Amino acid sequence: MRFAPSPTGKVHIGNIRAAIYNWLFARHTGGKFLLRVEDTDLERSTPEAIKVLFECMEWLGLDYDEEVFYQTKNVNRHLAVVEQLIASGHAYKCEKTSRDGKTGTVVMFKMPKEGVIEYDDIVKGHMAKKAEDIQDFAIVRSDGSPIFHIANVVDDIDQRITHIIRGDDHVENTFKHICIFRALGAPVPKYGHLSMIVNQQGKPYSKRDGAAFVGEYREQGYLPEALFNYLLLLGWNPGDDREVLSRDEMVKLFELEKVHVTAAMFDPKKLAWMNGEYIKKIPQAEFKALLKEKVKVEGEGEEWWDYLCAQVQPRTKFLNDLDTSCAYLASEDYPFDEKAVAKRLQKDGVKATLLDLVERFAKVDDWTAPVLEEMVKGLSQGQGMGPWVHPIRVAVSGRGEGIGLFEMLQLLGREKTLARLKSAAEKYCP
RNA sequence: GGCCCCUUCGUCUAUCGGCUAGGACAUCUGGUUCUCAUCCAGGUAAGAGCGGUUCGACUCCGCUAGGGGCUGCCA
Repeated sequence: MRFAPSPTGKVHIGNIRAAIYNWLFARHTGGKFLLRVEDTDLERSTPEAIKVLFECMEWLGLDYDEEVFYQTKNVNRHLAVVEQLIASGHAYKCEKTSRDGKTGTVVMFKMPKEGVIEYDDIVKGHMAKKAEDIQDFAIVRSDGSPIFHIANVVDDIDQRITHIIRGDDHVENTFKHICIFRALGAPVPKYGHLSMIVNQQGKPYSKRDGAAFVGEYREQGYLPEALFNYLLLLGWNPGDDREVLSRDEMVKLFELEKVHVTAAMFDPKKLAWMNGEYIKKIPQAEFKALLKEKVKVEGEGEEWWDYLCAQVQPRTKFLNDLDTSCAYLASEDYPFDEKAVAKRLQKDGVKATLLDLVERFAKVDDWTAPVLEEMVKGLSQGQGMGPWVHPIRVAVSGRGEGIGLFEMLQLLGREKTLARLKSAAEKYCP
């Protein structure tokens, strides 16, 4: 199998899904998965664009067998094959005027004029088309460069590709390509065409629909495993209720025959959910290292970090949220959310409550979450701790939501808690 | 226009002639003696339409409607 993208500087999610399906099919069947860079568009195929492609592949754990195959290095072969086709009467030179008005000599592939071209698509089933419905098509431009159809087929022959898994937009090309394989006396590979990924409006997913490229998910703090898993589920399932699958399970269970024919709508919410599921799976030590990197707190011991991780990890959906959601831990100059301040602090009586708490908290010897909770519970006299809990939270963290309040206080320690309650009461309360 | 393909809850899907149509995300309700971006319990919600085959059709066939792809000296 092969993944044959043209490097344009970004990798589209629909494209990478094709790579994922190819990769899984190869790993499942024990075949080889090759990477071919279709870099014949010299303007867009820069070294940077190729680098981006490699980075995406690596990020998602899509490793490939054999060396990378660059299409530009095979141009002489493409042209030699074209000569062969002309000699055997399967292609001919012809004067043609292109859409933009250029006139020149191109080489056309001669389609059969009668009969039916058919093949069994691994995902779409039996496909057939009358030869007369397909026009002859160009395979060499007037500047002498080979066109996609011939380059693609010749490279597939040279790389000994047996299964071609690609996007739905290539189904019509398949009938043409089959004819080229036959004209060359080469075995026709098996084909499988993947449906498109569509946006919320049911239209093909384009860059206007927000994140259409793999790199954007990476930047937004998505885990590669989550994106991989989500994209896999968009058009395939193991046949039971399992959704979050390990890489090993995916390889074991994946079957191309079970891939769907219908277009799938991309649902960012489900991806977000899945990302949270994968964040929960991150080994504790690894998550701790990540957290330390994002949230700069000096002088706390491992125990403190472990305790924080236990609170934060299960609530995290995006790694990128970590620095803002934990900002109050890193600095005394933490930001205050306006809405939270208005709702919880700018109310009559709150100032008195907070200052009263400062006095009570000052007397607590054993500064731990359970002790603090007992204390506030005592104050609430069974009426609910809301009137205490909410103002405290906003005062010490600047936010209306976050980890458990008493755990938060324990993490902050007595000194910071008292200072923050006092200063927030002075600064924000009427 | 021509050719090809598709059509189950809002979304991703299960079902391969027996269905009280199942699950997940989202949403709603309740619980978890604080928030929810955790956890638990529950609810709302689907077979595009019309014919045919059949004891029986979401499943098979036909037509209609709707959607998509292709129709380049792009890939």
